[in-house]
Amino acid sequence: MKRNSRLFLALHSLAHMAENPERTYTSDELAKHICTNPVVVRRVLGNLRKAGVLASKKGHAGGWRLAHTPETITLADVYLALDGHLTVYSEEENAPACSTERALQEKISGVLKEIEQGLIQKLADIPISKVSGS
Amino acid sequence: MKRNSRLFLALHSLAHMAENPERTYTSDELAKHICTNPVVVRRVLGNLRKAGVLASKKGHAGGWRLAHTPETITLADVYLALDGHLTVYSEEENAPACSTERALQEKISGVLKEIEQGLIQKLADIPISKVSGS
DNA sequence: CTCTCAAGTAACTATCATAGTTGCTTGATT
DNA sequence: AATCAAGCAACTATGATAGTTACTTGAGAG
Repeated sequence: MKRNSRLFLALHSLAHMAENPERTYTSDELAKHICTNPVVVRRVLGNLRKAGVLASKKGHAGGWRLAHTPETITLADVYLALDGHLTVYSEEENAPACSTERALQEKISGVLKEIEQGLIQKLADIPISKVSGS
Repeated sequence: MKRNSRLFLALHSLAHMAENPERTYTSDELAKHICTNPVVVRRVLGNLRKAGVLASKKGHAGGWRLAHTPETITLADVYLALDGHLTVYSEEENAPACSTERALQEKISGVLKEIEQGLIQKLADIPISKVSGS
């Protein structure tokens, strides 16, 4: 794989599952497609499970599948599940010297957060079917 | 400072300069505001210089200043100067097994690029004065 | 009931991006 | 000539994360 490719791994997995929502996919199977390790797959997809996007089942005939229909899953769900904050707001860190510096930092953080919110809204309009074969 | 804070450092510096576009700011001065090292400041701002956003001058009374008026500099300029690609498109890496896998990867990359383009367009509407005091 | 399969998890290593640092060179002003 | 500040190269330290191993948990198949 490559660095910081959790988003890629997630989208890749979801794309496969969206093409065949009935059957289950094992982490081993998915790992081979993405050329990585089953544990890494489980680690990333675990976040999507917590977010209610995926469901997993142990044991025989176990594996992963979408928690609901592909149309109802958007890239925003994936983005938020991985909480990959592109906007690095420092938050509770090295209190700046003077108060004007503090105000400036908060202003910058505020703008970055606005931008991220806008991005998330856009992602919410893109169903994962957009990245699958369909 | 903190991790991946190049964007933060850049915006912080620009905000200061936007408030006083005439005078020059030394990397030493900026570094103190941001609680970091002058060399780090020069390293980051160097990208902005290459992008034509900032101008620097050596020697006595040297330092940094905006290359043009604050209103004409947008967050898109900063983002592109730092080329911080949030969207991780693997590109020329581990050729996937079968061609359907390759097609899928390209589809995902394509969608991510679209998203980034949309983001950049949005950033282009935000002048740096938005993050400065004004 | 036992076997097998697959997720869940913990712990560790390896890799890599990058912030930080030192020391030097280049160039401009006084 | 002296001083100041950017430019730059080389190195270290840190931290995030992909990869790996080994184990536990739980669910069906026989």
